[in-house]
Amino acid sequence: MSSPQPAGQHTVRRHNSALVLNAIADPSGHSRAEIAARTGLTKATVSSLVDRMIGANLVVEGAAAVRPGPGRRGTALYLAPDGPHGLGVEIGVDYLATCLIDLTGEVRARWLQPVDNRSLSPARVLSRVAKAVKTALAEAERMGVRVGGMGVAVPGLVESATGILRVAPNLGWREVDVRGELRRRAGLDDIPVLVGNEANFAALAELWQGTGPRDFVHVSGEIGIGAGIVVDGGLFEGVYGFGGEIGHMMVDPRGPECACGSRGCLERVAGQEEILRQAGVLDDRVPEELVADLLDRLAKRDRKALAATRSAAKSLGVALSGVVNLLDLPTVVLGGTYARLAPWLWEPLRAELTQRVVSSEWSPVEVIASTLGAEAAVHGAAGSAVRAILADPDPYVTAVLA
Amino acid sequence: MSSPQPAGQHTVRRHNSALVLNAIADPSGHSRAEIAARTGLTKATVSSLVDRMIGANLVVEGAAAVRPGPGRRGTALYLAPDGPHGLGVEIGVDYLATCLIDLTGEVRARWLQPVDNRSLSPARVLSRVAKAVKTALAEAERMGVRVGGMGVAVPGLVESATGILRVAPNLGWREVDVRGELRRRAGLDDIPVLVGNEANFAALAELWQGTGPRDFVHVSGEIGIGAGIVVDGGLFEGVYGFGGEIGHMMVDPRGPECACGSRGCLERVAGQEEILRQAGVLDDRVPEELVADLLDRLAKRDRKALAATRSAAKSLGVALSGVVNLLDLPTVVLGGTYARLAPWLWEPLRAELTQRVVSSEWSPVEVIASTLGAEAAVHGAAGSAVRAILADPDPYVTAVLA
DNA sequence: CCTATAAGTTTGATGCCTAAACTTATAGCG
DNA sequence: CGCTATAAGTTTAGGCATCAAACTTATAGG
Repeated sequence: MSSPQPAGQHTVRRHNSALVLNAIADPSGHSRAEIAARTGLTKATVSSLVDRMIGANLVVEGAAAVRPGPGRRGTALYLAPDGPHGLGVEIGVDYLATCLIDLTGEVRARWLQPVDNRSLSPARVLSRVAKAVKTALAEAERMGVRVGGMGVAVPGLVESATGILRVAPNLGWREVDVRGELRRRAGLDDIPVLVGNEANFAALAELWQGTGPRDFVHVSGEIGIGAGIVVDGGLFEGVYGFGGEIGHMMVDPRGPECACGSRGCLERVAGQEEILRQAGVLDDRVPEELVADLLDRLAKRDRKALAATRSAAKSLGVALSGVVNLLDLPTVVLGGTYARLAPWLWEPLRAELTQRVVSSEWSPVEVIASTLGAEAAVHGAAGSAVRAILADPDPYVTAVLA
Repeated sequence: MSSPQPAGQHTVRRHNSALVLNAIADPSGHSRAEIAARTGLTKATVSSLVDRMIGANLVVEGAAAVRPGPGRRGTALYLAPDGPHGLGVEIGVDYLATCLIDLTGEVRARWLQPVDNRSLSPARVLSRVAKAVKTALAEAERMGVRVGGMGVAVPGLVESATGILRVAPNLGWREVDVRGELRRRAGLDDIPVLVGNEANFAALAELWQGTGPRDFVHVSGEIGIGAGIVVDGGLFEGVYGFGGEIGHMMVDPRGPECACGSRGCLERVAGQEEILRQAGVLDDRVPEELVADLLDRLAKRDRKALAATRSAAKSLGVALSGVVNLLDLPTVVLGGTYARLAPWLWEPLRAELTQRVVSSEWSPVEVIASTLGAEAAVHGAAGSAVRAILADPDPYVTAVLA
C-alpha cells in the first residue's frame, strides 16, 4: 500500500488535464469553448492545458466546426491518431496474438500466429513473444508512432504488484516473471509493461468498446471460465490481482469431480468442454471446429445439444446470481464462446438470475452478449496502455515536453 | 453518476486537510513537525491547516511531548474529544439502539431498548426512533458537543442514492423512506443522515476498530446472514448499494427449501436458526438464550451441537471461498453469532477455504473473529458520521468557520 | 460595411504551497 | 549561569495553476 501523497498545484493540473482529455476523447470533436463548458473549467485554463497536450502529440486540431448562427467558429479537437500507441500481446493456449492500437481505440496493426504453447517451455514461448513484440515495435517505428505502453494478456493468475504469473493451469506454467523476461528479451527499457489476466483484459475491452455499461461482470468460457468485474468504469482486481476467479465456484456438491480436487465446480459443470461432451460432439478436432459443430446442432434443434446448453446456462445462472448478489451489478456480459451460445443461454440464464437475485425487483439484471470476438483480450491489453495515458495524461505530457 | 469536477486550489487544501487530519488521528499524538515529516508537506503548510482545524474544533493541542535530546518540544496534536460527534441508530428486529461517538471512535453515550419491531408498523417504529434520536441530541447538547452526522443501520436492502429501505424481510418492511421520515419526525434539517445495511455498518465498525486489515469480508449471522465487503479501507456497496448479499448464495441444489423460493441457500443451511434446529435447541426462548444454550452444549462436546456447527462451517466455507475467489480478499472476519461460535467454526472453515481458494497457495486466507459484540452495527453507523468528517474535513471546517 | 455574437488569448488577481529565513524553546556543557 | 547546538513553529517572498474579465479574432446577417 503506497502512503498517501500531498497535493500541490501540479496535482490540480494533473487532474484537470485528465478531465479535459476525456472530454476531447468524444469522437464528435469539440472546441476549446465547448470543452470549457462541459468540464466547468474556464476557456483560459482549457486553452493552456490543450496547448500542452497538442505539444505532446496527444491532441490535434481538426477543421473548424460548422455551426449555425453568427460568431467565430471553434476549432474541433480530437485525440491524435498518430499519438502514442498501445501494444497488446496475448499468450493464448494455442496461439499468440499482438496488435497496435491508437488513442481512439482503433486497431492499426494486428498479428496472429497459431502455436501450441502447451508443448513449449516458457522460455521458448517468451522468446517467440519477444520476437513478435520486436516486429510490432518495428512496425510502429515504420508508421512513425511512439509506443506508449504495452499490455500482456495471459490465461492465469497474475500478481498485480510484481507482474509475476503465479500459475497458468491450461498452459502448465508456474511462477513466471513475464514482465521481467519480456523487458529483458525485447529491450523495453522505457515502455511501461502491464501483465494481466486474459479475462480481465477482455472485460476491459468490452468496457472501452462503444458506450456500454460501466458496471458489469464479463464471463468468458474457453478452456477455463474467467470473469472480469468492472465497477464504476474500472476493473476490480482484488488486493493481489487475483480477483474474478469464478471457475471453481461450487454449483453442486454432488457434481462431477474437478481437477482442482473439489466437486461440481462451475468450470467442470458449465465449461465449454462439458457442454461439448454432453452434446456428444467432443472428439479430437480443434476447439473451433467443435464449437462450430455445436452451434450447427443447436440451430437444427438437436435434443442433446439443447439440453447440454440449457444445463450449462442454469449452472452459470446459479454462479452469476451469487456474483450479482454480492456485488450488486446491473449487467452480465457473455463473452468468448458464451457470446456465441448466447441465443440458447439467454432464457434459462435470465430465469435463474431473476429468481435468485435479491434486488432484481428494483434493479433487474440485464444479460447481454459481447460483440467483440476472440480478440477481445488482445484489444483490452493494448487498450490498457492507451487508457493509462488517457486516464492520467499529465506525467506523459511532462515527460514528452521535457 | 455525478460528472467529474474540475480541481482548483481549494481541492488541494481539501486533499491536504484530510491527509493532515488522518496523521493527527494517531492516538499517540504528533507535533506539527512530525506531521509535516510523515505527510511530506512543509511545516508551514501543516501549521496553516492545523490552525483552521483547531478553529473548527476538530483538533486540540496537548501537552508538550517529552523527547530526549536538545531542541524545543513540539506540542502534541489530538483529535478533539469535544469535537463533532456521530450519532448512531440501529433499528434491530427486536431492539432499538442508539449511541454517540466522538472523533476518536470512543462511545460517549449509549441507549438500548428492547422492542419487538416486527409487531409494530413502520410509522410507529419510526416515531420511537425519532424519540430516541431526540433524546440523544438532547444529551449531546447537555455535553456541549455538536452532532456532525448520523448513521442509521437497518436489517434490509437500502438504495444508497435515495436512502430508501427497499425491503427488510425480517422486519416485514417494504419501501420505507427512513431518511426522509426521520428528517421530518426528528427535525434534523442540517445534520447529514446516512441510512445503510446493518451488516455493512458492522463491517465498517470492524474496520475502524484498532489496526485490523483494510481488505476483508465480514460475515455476520443473526436472523439472516449478511456480508460486508471492505476493500482498500472502504466499503464496497455496489452500484445501487445492495452489495454484500450472501445469504441466498446457493450451497446445495438439493438442499432444503428456502423462503426465497430456491433450495439450499446459505442462510437456510448455515444460518443461526438451522444450527439451533440441528443441534436440537430450537424452541420458543429468545434467541440470546438459545445461543447461550448452544455454546454451553458445544463446550460440553455435545455430539449433535458439534455436528450442526461443523456442517454450518462447511457450508459457510463453500460460500466464502466463492466470495474470496471472486474478490481476492486476504481475510474473513466472523461477526455476530459466528464470532461467538468461532472456536468451533475455525477448523472446518479454514479447511474449506484452503482447498477451494485458487490463490490460497500465494496468499493464504486468514480467518479471524470479530472482537466487537452485538453493538457493532450501531458503532459502525455512528462511526460513519465521524469518519465522513475525518475523510474530508475541509467542507466541515469551512462551514464552521464561516 | 457595420453590428452582434462567439472563439480563443492575454492580463491581473487570488489562493495554496514551498523554501528559506527567523523566532522561540530546551538540553547539555563548561 | 550563560553559551551553544538543535529542533519546533512562524513569517515572508516567490512560484504556479486557476479564474474573471478585458481584449482580439472570426463569422453571419442585415
